[in-house]
Amino acid sequence: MNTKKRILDAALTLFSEKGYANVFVAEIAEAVGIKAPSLYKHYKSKREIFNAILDEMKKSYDNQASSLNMNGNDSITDAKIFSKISQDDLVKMGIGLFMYFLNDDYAQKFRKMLTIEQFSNKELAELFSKQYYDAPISYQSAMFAMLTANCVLTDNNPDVMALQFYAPIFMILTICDREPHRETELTALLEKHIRQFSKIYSRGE
Amino acid sequence: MNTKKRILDAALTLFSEKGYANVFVAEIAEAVGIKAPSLYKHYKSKREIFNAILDEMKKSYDNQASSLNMNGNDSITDAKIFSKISQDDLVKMGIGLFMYFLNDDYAQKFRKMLTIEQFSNKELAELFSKQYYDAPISYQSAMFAMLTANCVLTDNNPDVMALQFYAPIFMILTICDREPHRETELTALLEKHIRQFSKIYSRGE
DNA sequence: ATATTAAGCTAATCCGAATTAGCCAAGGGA
DNA sequence: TCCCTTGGCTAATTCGGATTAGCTTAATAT
Repeated sequence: MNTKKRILDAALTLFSEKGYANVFVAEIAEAVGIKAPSLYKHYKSKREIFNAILDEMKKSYDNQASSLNMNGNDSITDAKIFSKISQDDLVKMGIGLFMYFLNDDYAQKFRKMLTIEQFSNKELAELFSKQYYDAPISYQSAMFAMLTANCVLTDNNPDVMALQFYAPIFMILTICDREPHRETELTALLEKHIRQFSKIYSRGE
Repeated sequence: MNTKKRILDAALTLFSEKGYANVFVAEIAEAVGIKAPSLYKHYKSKREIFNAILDEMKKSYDNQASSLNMNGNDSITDAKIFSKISQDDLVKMGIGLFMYFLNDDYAQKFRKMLTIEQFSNKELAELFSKQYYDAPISYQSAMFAMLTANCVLTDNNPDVMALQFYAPIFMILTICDREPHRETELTALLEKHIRQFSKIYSRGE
């Protein structure tokens, strides 16, 4: 019944592993447990499956964006929660962000598929940059600006701080996507990064 | 005469734009100025062209690695050159590193092709990580360790410093690959990053 | 000078993978 | 009960793109 949905899931999994062009319609069908021609009862073409995944992706974008807020609070306009952020809070937030993105099945597959397909058209390129650069940076920049205003951090350009905080996290994430066996090693490095970042930028009392 | 080489160049260009699977042998041939069947006088198959590119890549790896050293000196074991590095030197080095990687035709195409193909087999995954993570990090880590030993920088884990220095550079690089029109904006950000990095880690006199 | 090789071409061939045709069973509403 | 839709199947069909066959010319070497 939700075959239509199951097709999308199977296709996303395969596309994220091998890229659109290297996946056969028959493989998708097999993963779903049906034969290739039956797929066409649900989607007009292979391309339409891809587009449906993209649509889903764009819809879920807002979800993902808001889930960047690891505190369960809905908005960073509530400055109070940041006024006394500790180093451990920051570590928790960074690792949480990382672990969510790394292990969430959907998030991981989206990311890998976008990575593979990012050069194939402009829309995908923009989506990639927005999702994995602009959005997180803008969120974190706002956060650091607030922490700076509240005298938790020393006074520095918050965009740059966001970049320096986030880029290492994202880089480690992409290495784990590529070479999952390095996860342990890299998670340890990630924690060191966040602690050092926090130490460096904290205002001494 | 050097048709063989010209085929590799044309193929690399196309693979880096669209990925192996989306490039037709006929396109490669056309880019070279011959017909598809003539390609087979030079390479046994499309796959063999790809492999030849890879081989070249691996050979040129050492070149690229050593060109990371932007100073024209051959080795970082010569600690003296780093003993009195200034902020401007670091900016120059960072921007130089960035500009080289961004604008060098060969380097850019390799990077884009590897990005697209990184999940298609283990060898490519390893090559990617080595070339764009392990090698630069290890080089820069050594550099920062030296600067720390020479009391130019405050005492911190050099691996983490290298990560914090390099990850933003690489992230900006990949955005420029994807959306070249953002180059100006992002180069400015890059410079701010390096200056702030330098300021933060410098030992006050 | 002639034989041989290199490197190009056009015209097949081949093959694999997407898609279509057309049949069938199950369910559910008139 | 009977029709009609849904979603599956097998067996074509199609088609595009990689590869091969076989010819031709130009250079090179003996």
